[in-house]
Amino acid sequence: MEFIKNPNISVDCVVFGYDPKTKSLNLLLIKRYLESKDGSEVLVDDYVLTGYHIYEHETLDDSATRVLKELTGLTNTYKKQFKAFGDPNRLKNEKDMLWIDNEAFNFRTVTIAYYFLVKTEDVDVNKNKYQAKWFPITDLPELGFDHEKIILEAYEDLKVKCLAEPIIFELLPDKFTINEVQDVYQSILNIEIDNRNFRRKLINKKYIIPLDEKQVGVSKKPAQLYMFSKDIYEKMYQKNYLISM
Amino acid sequence: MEFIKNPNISVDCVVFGYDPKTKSLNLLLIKRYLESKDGSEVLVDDYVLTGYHIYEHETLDDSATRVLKELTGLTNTYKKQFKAFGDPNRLKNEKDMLWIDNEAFNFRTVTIAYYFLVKTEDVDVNKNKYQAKWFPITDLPELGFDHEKIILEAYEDLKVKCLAEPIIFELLPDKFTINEVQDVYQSILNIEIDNRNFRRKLINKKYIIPLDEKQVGVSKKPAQLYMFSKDIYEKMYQKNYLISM
DNA sequence: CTATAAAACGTATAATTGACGTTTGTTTTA
DNA sequence: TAAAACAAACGTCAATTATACGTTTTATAG
Repeated sequence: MEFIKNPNISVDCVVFGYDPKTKSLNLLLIKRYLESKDGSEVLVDDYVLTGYHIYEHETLDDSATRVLKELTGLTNTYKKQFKAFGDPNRLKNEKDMLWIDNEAFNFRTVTIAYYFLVKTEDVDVNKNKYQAKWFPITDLPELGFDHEKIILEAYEDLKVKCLAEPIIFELLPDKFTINEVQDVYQSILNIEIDNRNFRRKLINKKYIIPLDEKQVGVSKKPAQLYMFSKDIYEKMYQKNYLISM
Repeated sequence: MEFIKNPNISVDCVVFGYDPKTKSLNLLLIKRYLESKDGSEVLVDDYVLTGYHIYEHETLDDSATRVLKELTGLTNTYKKQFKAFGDPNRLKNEKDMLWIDNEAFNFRTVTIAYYFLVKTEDVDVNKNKYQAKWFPITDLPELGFDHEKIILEAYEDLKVKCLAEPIIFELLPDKFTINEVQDVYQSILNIEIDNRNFRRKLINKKYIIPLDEKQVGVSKKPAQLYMFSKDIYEKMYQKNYLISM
């Protein structure tokens, strides 16, 4: 048996955003753009994650950060490397074979997959060279390669992670209402939460700071605005492993 | 800028075991064996994780499973891919430069790291071609490459994971006592647990089955033996995401 | 048959959760 | 300008779970 030769290494970025208007967890995807068999570039009728090869002197993390910046302009976002995908057949589904020159299939392609949590409002989807678009996680378009699998694994990881750590605030504006936070949890976890209990629990957290501000431009009683203090969270909750099982 | 050329892809395996006698979480490491500058093989005076290149038609998971089997003979163990390491300088520390031909440094080496939980009793450390040895996680030897970093990240992941899922039983014999389970938690998390509360909590789990057996060969009141039912666990606890934060 | 020590059981209290009713405050509309 | 509408915000109680201990049981060693 032989070792894999000339493998390709890339990063792929699953970008999560939250849209308060539709109350949906969204994914930023781009139109697929491939080299066809005759050497010209073709736009394939499906969507993919943004990803790219890694530069010679670049760390994996830096590479992912760069790809995200090119796509969104953002630099200081929540980022997590969640899994590497490298099955020998991961790019060999029938549909993809039509587009890519078979030569490419002689080389293993391993991708280190990251997910990002961004504030949708911070992203101008038209400010990049891609045809980027937000899609609700509940209504994804046709996806290229094995990117649906990658997305679903990122989503599973996010579900677990957002219950363990207050990363949910990465998806919201700096100032938010309690109900907005509840909506995000409900959208991500696909569950119903009792508002009164949720409210009490969240307000009691030391790291949730009430501001001297209320919502403006709403046609009902305006809600109190809060902010999340990462500082306080990190000082108070520094890893104490307590049994719960 | 150039993309990385001819990268090396491998898997590395962090093997955790638990020793009931010393009540310590252990790691299975091997003596390092390298090609020196003149082409001969040298035994370096430090330890490393077992790892290996990936074969041409092998998935990442299969590759890790193969490496573990070569090392321990075991095939049905708990396995988790927890992180990829691929910094451009990850193999370039001074000590390693002495041993490896500099040529090797022209190529990026990305490793997909897995950790395994095994039952120490099932492993015969001398049944492989390596000089494998168990080390307490609290007293690791000098480690080659960036393997200390890899181990520490695996350990962090294990701590979180063992609180979220009952993977701890992967480290224990099929038949165990309540106190043994407590000892494992204490060793992994480095905490003290109240035995009376822990006992009550664990016994109340539906997936902890009391057996018609007691400890033998102990010079005190022999403890009741229990088993873990993965079946029952999986049937009862299928992912329901409940808010706790 | 008694001392020993771990195993196993028990109890009282505090904290958290879950389910649900009520009040408050702002905007709209009648 | 008062009332209706409605989300925001607060409150209550029972059930569950966590925490902190004290007590009893039981097999073995001497």
